[in-house]
Amino acid sequence: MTRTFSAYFEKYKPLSDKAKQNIESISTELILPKKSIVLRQGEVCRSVFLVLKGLARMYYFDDGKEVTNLFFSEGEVIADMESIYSKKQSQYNIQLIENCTLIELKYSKLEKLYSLYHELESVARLLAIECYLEENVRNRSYQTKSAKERYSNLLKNNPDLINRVNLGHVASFIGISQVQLSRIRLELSSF
Amino acid sequence: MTRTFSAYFEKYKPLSDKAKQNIESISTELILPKKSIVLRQGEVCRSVFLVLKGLARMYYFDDGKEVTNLFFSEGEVIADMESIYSKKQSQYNIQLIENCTLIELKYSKLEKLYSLYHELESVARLLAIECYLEENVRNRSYQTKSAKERYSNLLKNNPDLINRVNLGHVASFIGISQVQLSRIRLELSSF
DNA sequence: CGCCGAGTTGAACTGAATCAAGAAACGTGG
DNA sequence: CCACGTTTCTTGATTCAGTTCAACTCGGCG
Repeated sequence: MTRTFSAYFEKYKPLSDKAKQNIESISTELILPKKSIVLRQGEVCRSVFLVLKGLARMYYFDDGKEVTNLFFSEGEVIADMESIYSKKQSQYNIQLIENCTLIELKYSKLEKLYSLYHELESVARLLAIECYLEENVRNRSYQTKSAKERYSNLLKNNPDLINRVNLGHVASFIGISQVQLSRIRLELSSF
Repeated sequence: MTRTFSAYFEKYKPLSDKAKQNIESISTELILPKKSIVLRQGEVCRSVFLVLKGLARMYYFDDGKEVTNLFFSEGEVIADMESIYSKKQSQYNIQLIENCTLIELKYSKLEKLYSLYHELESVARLLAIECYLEENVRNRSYQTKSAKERYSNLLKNNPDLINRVNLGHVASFIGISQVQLSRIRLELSSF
């Protein structure tokens, strides 16, 4: 399991010892209870958080309803890339679904390291590409798959998520109503 | 309009003269007739192409049917990022919809420049983020918008596309049937 | 002239949303 | 540890959006 940002980054490319030391020196661990809001709509996202333990979700409001955009579980990094990148107010809320242990990195500090350590910027590029590809897969599934297929895929790729998150969040995540997801789940379980 | 890769990259960050020279020295212009295939499913994507003139589409087959994933018009860069990044066989075809003038850059050469010029790698990071954000917007529109709204948005953001591309391609791009798009278009035009 | 691909239109059908009501699970305070 | 209120989940009935299939129109082209 990924316990530090250095380790997280090094999954993509080795970093110099200096870079790693520098990253660790600006990391701070924090423990937060479930329901904590780590980013509020209207704020600018200024930190990224590596999840050591627990689960979070990012959501927005559409027509008064909460729509979950992303989940963040162990080994993943919580952030609103759009707000971080543009330095504009976030459209999203990020809330912890479970009690969490996180490692916080102030983005302003991380960004400085990008110019200091070329290899770190390189890792950041690869990370962005991976994010892009993931969104891409999701888009393809919207283009061609039914709700049932989208749910099956989620089950396959992320089997534990379903037990940790309530139905409504999963439903909006795959773009269907909670009622419909309940029926789909029934249908899939019945054999 | 963006006429060179240097100019394309410099929209994000200034590059050193050396880097620009180097980029230009590995760029080659090419003129190709409509219907040319610049990437075939099963090949590894080895080049990126800046579109100076014309239009291209990326598509794949789902259940025997063509599904268009992306369009590339003037000032944009044609590539299958997934295949380039993973160096695996592409799942996509990329075909020119119009006669095109392109600038080709062999990715293997470009990649070497990334390590040579830090600022170029930095630009590549920003580019990847922008791609990600774009896909993100698209995903949100699938989560919460009806087919009609998705089409209206496309019209608003890309008004000329509709006149340059046939209905079926646009329909699959926004994830609906061609028949349905025809009806939506009727409905929207009738006032 | 006849063909072909692209677009339109109609009819029947299906997947999914909505509304509403009830059941189950969950959390909190006493 | 129980009782209560709240949230989450299920289920049924109805409506609506979108698909599919098929027939037809239209414009361009060999």
